Amino acid sequence: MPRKPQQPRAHATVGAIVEAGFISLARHGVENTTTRHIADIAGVSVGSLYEYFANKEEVFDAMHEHMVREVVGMVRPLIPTLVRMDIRELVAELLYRFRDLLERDDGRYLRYMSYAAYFAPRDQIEPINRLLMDLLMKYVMHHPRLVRLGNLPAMGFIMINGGVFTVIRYLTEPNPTVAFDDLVRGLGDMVAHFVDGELQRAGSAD
Amino acid sequence: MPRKPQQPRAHATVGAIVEAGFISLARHGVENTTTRHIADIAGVSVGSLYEYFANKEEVFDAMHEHMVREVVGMVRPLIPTLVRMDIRELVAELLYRFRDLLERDDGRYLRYMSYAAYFAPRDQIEPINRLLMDLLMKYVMHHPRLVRLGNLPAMGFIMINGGVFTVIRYLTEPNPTVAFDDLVRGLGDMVAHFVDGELQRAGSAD
DNA sequence: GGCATATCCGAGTTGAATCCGAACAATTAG
DNA sequence: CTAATTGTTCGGATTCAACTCGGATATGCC
Repeated sequence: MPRKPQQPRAHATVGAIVEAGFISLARHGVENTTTRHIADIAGVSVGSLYEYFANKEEVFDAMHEHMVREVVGMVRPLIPTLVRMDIRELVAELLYRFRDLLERDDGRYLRYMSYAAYFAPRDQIEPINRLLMDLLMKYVMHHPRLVRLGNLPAMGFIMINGGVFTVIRYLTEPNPTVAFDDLVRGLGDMVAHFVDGELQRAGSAD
Repeated sequence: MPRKPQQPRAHATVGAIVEAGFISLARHGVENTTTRHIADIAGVSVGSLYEYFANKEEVFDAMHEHMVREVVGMVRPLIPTLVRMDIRELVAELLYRFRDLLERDDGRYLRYMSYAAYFAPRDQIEPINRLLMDLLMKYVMHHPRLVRLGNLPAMGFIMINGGVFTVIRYLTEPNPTVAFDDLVRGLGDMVAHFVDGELQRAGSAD
């Protein structure tokens, strides 16, 4: 039964362990990330690690939470601005920011992200999905013509998942054959043309 | 150093181990899939497993190869037919077949795929990517108006990765909020509208 | 300072991955 | 057909990483 850190010293230990988790993962990959590695990098003993985490899995969970908080913290304040943008700009802004976040600290988060989908249970990714779905809904509200779009849940699912995974996969590609700019432009065009096409279809169906 | 099976009995053993891998994975998840489990399900001893596979990883590699062969074997013969279809039909046909394959044998392949999609080294997924890129190119050839589309590599990357991951993610969702039919229709619309939009843009730029 | 509590430590235990040498089966030479 | 050789299987022994535990050290409060 892991304990809650109470003194500042203990909080620092927990923080160091989580950070060490990212570092070890980026350095050795998941397979070769042992509790001993993590403890060593964090500068504490294995015993201390198990003082605050029931098992290795929980360290990953904590890393995940950290990452989610980071992403949400980045996107949420942008929402009011994003909502007023042209749809292509929105896609671009979001994707460039997302890339920058993932590539920070030598791709520490990116490396984790490419494993997370497998490790992390659904409900841990959920906050990000909800956030993006929320953004989508707010965007539609601010652009009344979009209210006519049908089946937003399905389209949201496609755009969010398709977008996120495509970018993660692109960034982990060792030597990409296309430029990131082209990818971003492509995704923007995709969404924009979809919207235009659907609106046209809805309009002619009146 | 693992050996190559030579006698039919040994081939059967190897086959049983690979199949047992899928079964164990579907039953217990990756975490709890041990070599002992796999050997037990296959009806052989651990020793035999290590006779043909250097380590557990290699069992997974073999499963991967099996899966890729399965997918390629399904898609390749369809290409001549797909290439003549309307683009929405093509997307639908491909996705329904893909789903059926993944859900065969109680989702044996799906379970593996959701693990492999993130973990498998690039070069192991490559054949599927190449196959789909090939399909895309052939499709463009058969529909000359599409030749005007710009930046096919980037769009191919988006459509292939976005499509595949979206579907895998959808199928592993415990209780999806949208119907698979809607997802398929959405993806079809996405691609179709994109094509129309781009052609329109290219046309007006003449 | 002295007590209570929080934190840290690392050798020891446990179990899964992997190795290995003997037993068993198939194939081949004579 | 028998013996020798080569292929196959087996399961106990070994190794290494996850995790535990009892004691040592640090912190905060009186």
